[in-house]
Amino acid sequence: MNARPKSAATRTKILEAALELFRERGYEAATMRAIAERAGVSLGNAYYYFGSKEHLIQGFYDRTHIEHVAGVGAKLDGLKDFKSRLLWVMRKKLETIEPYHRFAGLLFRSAADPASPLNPFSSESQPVRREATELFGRVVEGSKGIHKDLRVELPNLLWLYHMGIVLFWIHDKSQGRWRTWQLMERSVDLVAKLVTVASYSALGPPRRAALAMIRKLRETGDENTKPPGRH
Amino acid sequence: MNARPKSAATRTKILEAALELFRERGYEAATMRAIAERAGVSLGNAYYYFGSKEHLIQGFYDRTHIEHVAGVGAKLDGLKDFKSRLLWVMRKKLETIEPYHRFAGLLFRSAADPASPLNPFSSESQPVRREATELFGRVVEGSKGIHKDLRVELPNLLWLYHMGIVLFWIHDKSQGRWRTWQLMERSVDLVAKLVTVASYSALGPPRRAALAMIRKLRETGDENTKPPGRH
DNA sequence: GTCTATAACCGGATAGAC
DNA sequence: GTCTATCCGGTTATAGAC
Repeated sequence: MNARPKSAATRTKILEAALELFRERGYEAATMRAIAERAGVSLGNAYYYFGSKEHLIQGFYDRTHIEHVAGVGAKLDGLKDFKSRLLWVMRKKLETIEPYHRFAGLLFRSAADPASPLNPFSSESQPVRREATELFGRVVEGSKGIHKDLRVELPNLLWLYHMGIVLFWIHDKSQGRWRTWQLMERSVDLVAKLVTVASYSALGPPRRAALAMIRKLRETGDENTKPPGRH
Repeated sequence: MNARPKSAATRTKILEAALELFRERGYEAATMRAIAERAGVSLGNAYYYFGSKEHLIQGFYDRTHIEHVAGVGAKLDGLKDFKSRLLWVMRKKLETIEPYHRFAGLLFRSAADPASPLNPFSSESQPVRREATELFGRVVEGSKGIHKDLRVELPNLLWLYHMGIVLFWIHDKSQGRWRTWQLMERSVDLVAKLVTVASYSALGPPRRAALAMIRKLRETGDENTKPPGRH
């Protein structure tokens, strides 16, 4: 966050050490003391750069997202239909996170806690989520045959869908995570079919009703909202 | 877990004290030391009964589930169509958990952690989950017009659906949780319609395909399974 | 004002005596 | 089954160096 090169270098060193230790020992066993030691800084200094151990995880999110985008690369532009575009992005996602499976559960454990900065719905994680959603935006943009109204909300829905797959992956104990792969491929197929059906122009009213509900879903973050008054 | 009355009494005292303090101060602020003190036992003794602070939460799950079932009561038997049955059960759910909203986030935070005993997919929480699923089983049993194949898997799907609503509720900061109520009512409607459509006998093949995928989903708990060999 | 270090604090968890 | 004493690791307070 600081522009000075020295500061940035120290920050990187600490994050680097943390990710290494998470990989080697898992999240719990990687103590802040050990992380600081490996980074060659004092414990207090590590806390100067990262407000808490959980904040180190934000670094993990950022990093895997960058790797994911790099993995997706330019090939996405060559794919023209929705299904193969989504499939490609999801494949790359699973490949990117695979090395972290051992401790991913612990990393994601705060996802359900509204008070945690890691919660994907929290303001602190907004930047990563927005970028991740944009990737799904690219999937939609380059696809044909999707109804205009659907295009607005679809990236958010696909982000949510991908979180569901990741959640399954976290719990997946099968060899090489083959169950997750299977589920992903089948569900991508299903999603693509749903999108096709939902795009039929004859389905205007139910589509609008469903989209209205989905829009509501996204508004949860807004605080203290009052119910609509009676007329 | 112990049959002796003395043991059971101490156990209850500790759980009681814990739930009180959770309510008063929230999960984090209710220290094990304070819980032990209020229960009139030593810290070590509290740990004799509950392996960890998280294990106390299991007690919370159990308790709210019992309250939920009591709230649903006999009235469920009087309702005949699927939609009103599901609506009734979901309403009672939201009413039951409402008093715990303040600290519910912290209670549910471990839900995403495969290593946690609180994870609803873990073996330790199996009994509660099974009982909760059975409640949705009752919803399905008493309803007409649902295809036979669907009846097997539907209780599990409804349990999952209800977990989604609870997740939304956790993050809901609107007054009186009206957003959750609105979402619940609209989505119950949607679910009911989906079940109706999915029950059309003309839809045999796609229904079977979807159910096959869903069955796969449930098998994640099984450890170290190998991918199906090639033929 | 930016960075780094040392020394405590606090609370979850465990060991071992009774 | 119950206690006391202790450990361990996340976090904070604070002092001082650049």
